[in-house]
Amino acid sequence: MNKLEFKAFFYAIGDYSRFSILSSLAKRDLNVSEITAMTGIEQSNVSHHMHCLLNCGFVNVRNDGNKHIYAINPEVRQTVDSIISHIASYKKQIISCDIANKAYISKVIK
Amino acid sequence: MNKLEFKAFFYAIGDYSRFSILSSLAKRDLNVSEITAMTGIEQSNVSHHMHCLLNCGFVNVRNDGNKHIYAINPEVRQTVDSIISHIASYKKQIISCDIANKAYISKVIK
DNA sequence: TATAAATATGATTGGCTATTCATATACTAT
DNA sequence: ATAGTATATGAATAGCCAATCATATTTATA
Repeated sequence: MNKLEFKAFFYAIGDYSRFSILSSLAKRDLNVSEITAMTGIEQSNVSHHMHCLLNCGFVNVRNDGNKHIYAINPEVRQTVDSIISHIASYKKQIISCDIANKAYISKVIK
Repeated sequence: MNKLEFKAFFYAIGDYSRFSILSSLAKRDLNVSEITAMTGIEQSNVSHHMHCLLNCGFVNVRNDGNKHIYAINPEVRQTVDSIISHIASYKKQIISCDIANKAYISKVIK
């Protein structure tokens, strides 16, 4: 594995908004409005993320009138599921992990 | 899965330097000098990364004289292996993924 | 054709963090 | 003790990128 592959993979999947979108799409195909409603991410922001996910081949799109319906790539669905279970098994340690959480926690506390 | 867990997980494992260190540790236990030699990452930088990985429970450490020998957490070894194979299967798509690669590629080209 | 609805695009900005540099600490050996 | 080796710590900087805002494009409907 080289740095290029690694960077691209984690860039695409390692963002919480994009991962949330992929998790939603793992359940069923969705158009942009539905993604916006389910994730709470603002419309234009969703579009930016879809552009990225589409460009990376993580999702596919088909048009139904003026709605753009996105579907997750089956391989990616598997990866998403796998990461979810990895995080679940890693959960125990996360409480003690102040470095990784520092930034996020400080935000939440504010 | 919540945002906190996700962020912490990807913070720790989603950095190429830290992932490289974990990959090296997946082969065998290593002290800091050895990690520096194997990865090419500068000593103080390695120390910073080890502090993070240790804090997150991704690695453990034992002392042998003035050498600090780091060992990967078995669960994490499995996660690392799994991610490597996910990236391998994702490799096909990566060529067409200009968004994720833009920053990195533009650096390499310069 | 005018209005509305759905989605995309482009530019900007603020926050996060990996790296670097300088230095400190800890242990070893002579 | 003192010099050398190994590792850690703290502060500062520079680059990256998600989110936002404003606006454009496309399709539907009246």
